[in-house]
Amino acid sequence: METVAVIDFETTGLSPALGDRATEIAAVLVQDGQIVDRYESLMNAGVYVSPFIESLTGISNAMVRRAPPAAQVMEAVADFVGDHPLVAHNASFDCRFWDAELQRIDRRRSRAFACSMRLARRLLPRAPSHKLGALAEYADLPATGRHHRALADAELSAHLLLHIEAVIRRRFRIREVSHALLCEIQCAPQRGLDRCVKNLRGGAET
DNA sequence: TGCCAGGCCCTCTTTAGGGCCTT
Repeated sequence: METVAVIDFETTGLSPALGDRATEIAAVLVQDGQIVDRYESLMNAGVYVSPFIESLTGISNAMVRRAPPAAQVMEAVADFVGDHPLVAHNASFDCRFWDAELQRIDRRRSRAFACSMRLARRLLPRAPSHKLGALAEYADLPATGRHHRALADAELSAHLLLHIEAVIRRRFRIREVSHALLCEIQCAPQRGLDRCVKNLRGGAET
């Protein structure tokens, strides 16, 4: 598959529309079945980190105050990601913050997000939960560090993506799993998924 | 004062409601 960028945000809350801001971003590049590069940074958006969020993420107000400005970090991570297609776990969340933080520096997203959670719901329906941590345990993914820190979660999402790609190759007898195919599968109906993927591939098998 | 998201997905649905998932 072409190189993809798996990203993860830590934030002050759930909605940029309500004033929540990013406190940390990580992006890892996945190429030829492995992580080949990493970017990680705390960022200072001048916002208050609540005790709940500090307890959840381990990111304190002092850590954010010492971090580089959010605009500087977003410029750097946007350059790092470049034009690679994007992946995130529950991508609707990260996509909202990605777009909102980019808009603040007058930049725009150029590629679509694929969502490892939506893919897991279709391809790993027997998992007891589709939370990132639960899927890591279910699929026996390698440990990557403290849950709810950006780099650890981005790397874990990358390992989950590689696991999902292996499931797709095995189940649908596909040699190369493109980002475009991931986007098609995540939008396909759960029932009739096999028929849908076969139609996408024109019925050709490797 | 109290409350505040948003998209997906399933079902006891479709003129709706509630759980899941992200921080």
